[in-house]
Amino acid sequence: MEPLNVGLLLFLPYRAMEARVFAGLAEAGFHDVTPAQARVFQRISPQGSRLTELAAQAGVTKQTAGFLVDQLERAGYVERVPDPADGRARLVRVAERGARSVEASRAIVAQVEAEWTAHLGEHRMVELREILTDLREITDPWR
Amino acid sequence: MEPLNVGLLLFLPYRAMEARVFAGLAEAGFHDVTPAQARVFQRISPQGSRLTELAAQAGVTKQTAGFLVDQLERAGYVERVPDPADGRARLVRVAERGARSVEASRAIVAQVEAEWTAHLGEHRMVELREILTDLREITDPWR
DNA sequence: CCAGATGGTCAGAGTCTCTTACCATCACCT
DNA sequence: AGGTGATGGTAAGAGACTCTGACCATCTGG
Repeated sequence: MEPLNVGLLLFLPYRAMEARVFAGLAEAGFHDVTPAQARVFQRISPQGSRLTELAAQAGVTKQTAGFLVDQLERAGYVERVPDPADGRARLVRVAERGARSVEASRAIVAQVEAEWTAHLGEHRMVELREILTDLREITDPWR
Repeated sequence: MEPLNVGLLLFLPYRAMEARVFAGLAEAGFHDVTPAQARVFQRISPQGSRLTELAAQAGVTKQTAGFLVDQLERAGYVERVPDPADGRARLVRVAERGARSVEASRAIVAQVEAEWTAHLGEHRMVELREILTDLREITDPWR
């Protein structure tokens, strides 16, 4: 039995986590959010982010990011406000409903992480996080 | 600075690996393969796999899997043969061009893993693989 | 003030994925 | 044998996601 490549080994738990979060969000009343929207939403900074920032970090074009932010805005998860520092730009900010969904997903993530910790043991879970954080330095173009 | 959730930490290197593999495949002459096709292709077993198996393991419906296998077949990456054990089923097998693309991607994966090992150190790279393999037990429904 | 860079939108197309519905074959039971 | 439900697979249609190309408005630096 050949060992799986690390890419697939990373993907499997990622997908499991994502599935759990979306199932939990739907259960909590957030039925309309999609994975693609969430991948953009997740990267909105507390002060608000520009569309091009979100696009770069989510790894999509600015048109795609705009498309997804439009949907998030219509559904009440985010709002757009003018950027005081640049007349061309607008800042995408988490709106009230978005903040509630963040709370809900935070709880689900904590639950799943607890299950993983129970399986791996405290020590290896910490180690996993450390290694992944370290790996981020060479796999995440945005710091 | 709040720590990123483990889901995102898993996703970042996964995406980086995927991007490298597709860039390398394109460079090696395999321009037409898409990520969605690859996620199905990757799960074809050496003896051939049924469509429903591929669908389940890739986490898509059988219609989607069929759609992707059609494309892979037209492009010469896979072939379908009757399943001798079941008249309803056909086995999807890696065809000659598919085998060559596997070789190409194996080389790219090895290269990326070598870079990760250089960054993390041998020990942590081994550890990462072990932890992820262990985690697979509770995050991969297909063993 | 001008030229190029940057933030963003519009239009159109291609890809991916799902739901619903359906057909053929198989396994099992009587 | 015959029938019933499960399983392998396909068809049609719609929605979601993403891209390329073209464009406009504003900013920045000379």
